[in-house]
Amino acid sequence: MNPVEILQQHNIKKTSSRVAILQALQKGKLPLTEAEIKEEMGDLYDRITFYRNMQSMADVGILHRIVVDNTLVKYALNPCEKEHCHHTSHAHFFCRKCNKLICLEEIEIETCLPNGYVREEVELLIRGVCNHCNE
Amino acid sequence: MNPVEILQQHNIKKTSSRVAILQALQKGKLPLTEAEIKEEMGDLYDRITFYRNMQSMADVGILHRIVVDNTLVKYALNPCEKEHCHHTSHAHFFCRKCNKLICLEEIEIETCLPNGYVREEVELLIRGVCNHCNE
DNA sequence: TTTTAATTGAAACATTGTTTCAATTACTGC
DNA sequence: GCAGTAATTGAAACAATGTTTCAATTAAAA
Repeated sequence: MNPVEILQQHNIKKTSSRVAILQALQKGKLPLTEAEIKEEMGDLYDRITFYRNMQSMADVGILHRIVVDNTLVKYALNPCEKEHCHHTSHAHFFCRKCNKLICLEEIEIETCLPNGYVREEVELLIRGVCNHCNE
Repeated sequence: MNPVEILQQHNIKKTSSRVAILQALQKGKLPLTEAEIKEEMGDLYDRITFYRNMQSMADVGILHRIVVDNTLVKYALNPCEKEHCHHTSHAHFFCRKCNKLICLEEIEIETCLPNGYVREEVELLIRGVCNHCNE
């Protein structure tokens, strides 16, 4: 689905800045950092607008933030095509050698919580070395 | 075990700043933020020293950082008494109402990774509402 | 085309974390 | 207890990340 359609489907305005962000993410395939997206956006990048757009697009479920580390944030498109399909669990693998992050497909995460605790969202981050870096 | 013993056991120098940090964490029971630890430390707190101590104490395995969110970091004492016992998996529950974080005891996390990927560490964060906030 | 509400970009600010370097402190052996 | 050594501290300056306010602009609906 192209960026314009994605924005329309989620009922938020189609602006050049948002379209450029989505194009960068689609082109990159993997989750990207702000710096990587900026690189792709060229002139269309503005720092303040960027943060606001990432916020608004995350709010409507177009993408999500992955905090690998408090100084390393990546952004990933949500795979789900359906409107209002908010994922409640995310699993990712982070390679400490090449710093690439990959989304793992729907791992079922069993969690046993103390009484009275209500689970709403789950984030799983596996750190290690990916197949390319693991000679 | 008291702060001084912890430092000695891990072979790093016993300084008033480190002792105060460990006291604050022991007193707090739950993982704390920098602000909460600072509050407890009073005059002994210095921002730069704090970051360095958290780094060095994490390096030797006394405590670990939990990044709840790119603007919310908590620090937790490692439960393990044995020297060089580095945990490779952590599971936590974060309550979005009271912002408290609890460490979940050794949940076994099964992960199925693509071929060639090597898992080194796992972090699991469950978000939701705790029993106190869930009227 | 006009109206309206959302979005943008500038400026200024707040928070979080790091680096360098000289001064100080903690531990070792005596 | 005392001297020597290495780790640690705190100051200053910096860098990165994220937010707020506000007027100007733009997208979408009537």
